[in-house]
Amino acid sequence: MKTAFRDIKKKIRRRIVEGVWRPGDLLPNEVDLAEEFGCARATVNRAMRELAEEGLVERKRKAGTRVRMAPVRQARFDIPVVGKEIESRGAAYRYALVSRAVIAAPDWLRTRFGLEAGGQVLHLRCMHSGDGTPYQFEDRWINLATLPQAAEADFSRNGPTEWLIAEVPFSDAEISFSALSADAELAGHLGCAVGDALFLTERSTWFEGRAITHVRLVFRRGYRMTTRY
Amino acid sequence: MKTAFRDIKKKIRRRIVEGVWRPGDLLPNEVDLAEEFGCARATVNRAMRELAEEGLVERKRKAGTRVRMAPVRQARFDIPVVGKEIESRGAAYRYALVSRAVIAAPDWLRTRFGLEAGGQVLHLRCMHSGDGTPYQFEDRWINLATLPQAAEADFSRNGPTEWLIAEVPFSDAEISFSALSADAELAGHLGCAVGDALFLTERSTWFEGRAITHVRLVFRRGYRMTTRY
DNA sequence: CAGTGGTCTAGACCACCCA
DNA sequence: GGGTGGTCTAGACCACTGC
Repeated sequence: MKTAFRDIKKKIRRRIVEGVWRPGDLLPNEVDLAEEFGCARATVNRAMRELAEEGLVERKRKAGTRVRMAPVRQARFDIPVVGKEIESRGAAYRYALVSRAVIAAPDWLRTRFGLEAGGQVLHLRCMHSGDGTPYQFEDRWINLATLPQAAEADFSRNGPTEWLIAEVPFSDAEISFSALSADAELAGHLGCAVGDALFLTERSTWFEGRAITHVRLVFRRGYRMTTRY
Repeated sequence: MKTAFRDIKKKIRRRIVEGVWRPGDLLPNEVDLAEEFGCARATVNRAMRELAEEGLVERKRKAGTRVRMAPVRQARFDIPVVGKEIESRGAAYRYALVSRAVIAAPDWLRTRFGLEAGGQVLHLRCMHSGDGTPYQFEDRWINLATLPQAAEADFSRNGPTEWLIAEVPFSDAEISFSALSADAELAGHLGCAVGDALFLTERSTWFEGRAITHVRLVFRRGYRMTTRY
C-alpha cells in the first residue's frame, strides 16, 4: 500500500471510537504497533503524530500515548480574501472606497498596537459587493510608522487587502469573531435595518513585532462562516 | 541538530517573507534543498510538507513547490466545552435545564439530518452560567433514532455535552458561526436587551453517516471568539 | 535509569502529472 | 517520458521524563 500510515490512522481511530481503547487508556508503544501492522516504526510514528495533532490522542515521552479524556476538537477556517470569496460564488465582485484619511491613531488602536502618541495611521473604509449586493464593509487602519508607503498608494480602484498582500508579509495575527448591531451607517452600507445583528471579524497583524494593520470586517446580514471537520 | 526540520522551515519561511522567493515562484526541488541544507531529503520533505499544511506553499508532483499567490491563511479554533471554558476563566460554572421534550423532528431538522417523517428527537434547552452571570444558552436536538438511550438520560444536573462525549463518538461535524438578534426569550435568559446582537455557533455531528445531534449555542452579549496564528 | 516518543539518514519505489 | 513530491524502510541516536 502506498498510504500505510493513513490506514493505520483509520484503524487506530476506529479502535478509539468503538471503545476498544477508551479515554485515558494507554496505547501500545510504537514498536509494538509497528510489529502488529507489519510496518516500520516511522510509519506508525507518522500516523500517531497526526492523530495527536488532531487532538484524538496525547503523547508523552516515556509515558506513552493515551486516548484524550476530552477530545480537544478544533475547527479550521480558511480566511478568504473577500474578492476571491465573492467570485468563487459566481458573483461579480465590485469594490468601492468609502473614505480615506491620514490621522493620529485613536487611543484604542494606540493601546492595541503600542504606538506612540500622535502616531499616524491611514484609515480606510471600503465596501465589497457581489452582483451589486452589499457583501462586506471593511474598516481598516494601517500603521504608517511601519508602512509609510501606504500613504501614497491608490486605494480607489483596488482594496487594501491585495495591496497589503503584495507589499508586506506578516508573521503574527490575531483574529476574533463576534456579533454587533448595525448602526445607521452600517445599515446604509449593507442594506439592512438599523439594529440588525451582523457577523464581524477583526484581525490585527504584525511583522516581526511591528504592528502592520488592524481591520474590522462586517458582513452582510445573514452571513455564516462554515467549516467541516 | 535535533530539530533540523524546524530550522529548515524557518529558513524557508524567512526567504519567502523577505521576498527572496515571491508569490508564484518555484522553489528548488527537495534533492537540491537537502544538499544545500546538508540533510536528508526526508527532512526537507517534512519541513515542506508542514509549510504546505500551513498554507504558505503549494506542492504538486512534477510541477514542484511554489509560493502561494495569496497565502491561504487558516485560523484554528479550539472548540471548548462550555463548563471547562468558564472554569478556566476562574468562574464558578453553573448549569440549568430550561426545558426538555421528546417530539417529532421539525422540518428543518429532518431536512438537515435526512430523518424520516415522524422521526423522534429529544429537544433540550439549557443555560450555562459563570459566577451567576449568564454565559451561554444551549438549544440542542438529539436524534433518538440513533441514540434512543438519550431519552432515559438525566439532564437536570449535568448538560448534554458531557453525556454525549461519554456516550458516543462522532466522525464528522459541521460548525458555523454567525450573528443573531436576541428575541424576548433569549434576552431573558442571557440578561440582555431584546434586539441585542449575539454571537452564535451551530454544530451538527454525525457518526458513520448517522445523525447524532445538532446544537445552537448562543453566547452572552459581547462574547468574542479569539485565536492567534 | 530505562522506556518512550522525536528525529534523522540513506536508500528505495512509486504515483502523479506537466511538458 | 521523465521529474517531482509522496511514502516507506531499517536502523540509529537522542531527549525527555516517569518510575
